[in-house]
Amino acid sequence: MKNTQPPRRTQAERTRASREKIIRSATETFAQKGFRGAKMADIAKAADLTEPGLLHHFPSKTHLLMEVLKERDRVDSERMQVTLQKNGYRFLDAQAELVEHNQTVPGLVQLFNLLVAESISPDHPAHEFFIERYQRERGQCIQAIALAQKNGEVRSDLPAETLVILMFAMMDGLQVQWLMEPDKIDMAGLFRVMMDMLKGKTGQ
Amino acid sequence: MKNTQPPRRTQAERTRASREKIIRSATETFAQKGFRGAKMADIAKAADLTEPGLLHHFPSKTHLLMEVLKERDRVDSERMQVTLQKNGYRFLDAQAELVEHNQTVPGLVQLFNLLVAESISPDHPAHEFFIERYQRERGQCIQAIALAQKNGEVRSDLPAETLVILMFAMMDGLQVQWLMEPDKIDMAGLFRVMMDMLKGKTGQ
DNA sequence: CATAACTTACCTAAGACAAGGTAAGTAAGT
DNA sequence: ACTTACTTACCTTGTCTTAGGTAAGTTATG
Repeated sequence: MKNTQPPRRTQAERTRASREKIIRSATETFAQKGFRGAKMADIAKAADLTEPGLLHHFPSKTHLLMEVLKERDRVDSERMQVTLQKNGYRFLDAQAELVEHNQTVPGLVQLFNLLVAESISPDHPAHEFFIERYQRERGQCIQAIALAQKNGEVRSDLPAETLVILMFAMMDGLQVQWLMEPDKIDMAGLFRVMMDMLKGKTGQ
Repeated sequence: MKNTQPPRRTQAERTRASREKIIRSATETFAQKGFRGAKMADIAKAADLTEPGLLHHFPSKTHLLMEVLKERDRVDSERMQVTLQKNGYRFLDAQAELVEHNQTVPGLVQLFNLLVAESISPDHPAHEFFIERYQRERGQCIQAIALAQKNGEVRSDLPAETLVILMFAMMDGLQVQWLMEPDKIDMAGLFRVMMDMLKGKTGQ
């Protein structure tokens, strides 16, 4: 009677599965409570582990947070590539679609929204991470928008840098109101209104 | 030799002075660390008190936070009245001046920015406070903007409600980037660009 | 290919130290 | 005499982390 073999897996498999499960529950918990509010015990329990079991895979809470963030950035940038292609490399349209997608993952939106706010303190573990992230993203988008301006897809009376800052600001700001009252705020629709303004349409 | 009389004050004065000092240091600490990250000990020390000394004036950390927020709202709404008047009740211009003023008080901007993000969690002590606050503010602004639309000061191709949401979103979103890199982001200038868009000027 | 030596993935127990809050008392003001 | 503004000492709880051990999986060797 050797019923003892349902999870007969190789070590590498177990490790990968565990780490994935931890990242998933850490993502959720950080999203709901932020870094400071999240407890290792909660994350561990959600991953069916004890606290030390969790710490075997990630040596500290800070390490865990950074892994969560890096993983998200990896996934998101892949998604962006695909979205860009799908929209014929029209940058503003791709961004609008990103916002639409964000509406399906409120947890992740909240994760970044809260962590960005927390991380403005210089002693926050993700402080550097987010500053670099904004700089990088803005840099890339400026290029894309300058190109779109040349093609006449985007209004040219304002510098690309300005447009990028405004676009990100609108994205972040709409997220706040949407997270507070998801049913009241049509985040993607409102973002498209802004994108239209940046394209040069006034309607007036 | 009765040198012992520098702080010879009446009880009412001492109480008021103490409470003010506490509110001030609590505001700073909450701004830097958020509600969960702020420690009563830090706040107490910054107010030259022991922890129980602080708790004599505010019975709990949560009470203290709520007092801080209410106090801020009181001061800010007074300021808004004055600003509105000064701008001949042109609503968008008054908002732009508010953003300009905000650039002189980064601590307070960070306070609200961080607490709003934290408070999206339903179990946060300020959860209701901020939801009500956004609803109230939006309600008031919709009226003001609808009026401005009738006067031709603001574009009329979009409903007032949309414009209000976009305006607040831009305000919140610019704050994030400005807090991260104050020297790089001209928050007030960029906000005026947005206000111009909402007035109907395209420049294109 | 079998078994010893090692590594990995955990667990229980407990340390270490915050952090919010209470109890009880003192000194000053009314 | 009574209230107010505190203080010191302390309690409780929570939270990240370490110590030390067990059992399963992996590699090296005879």
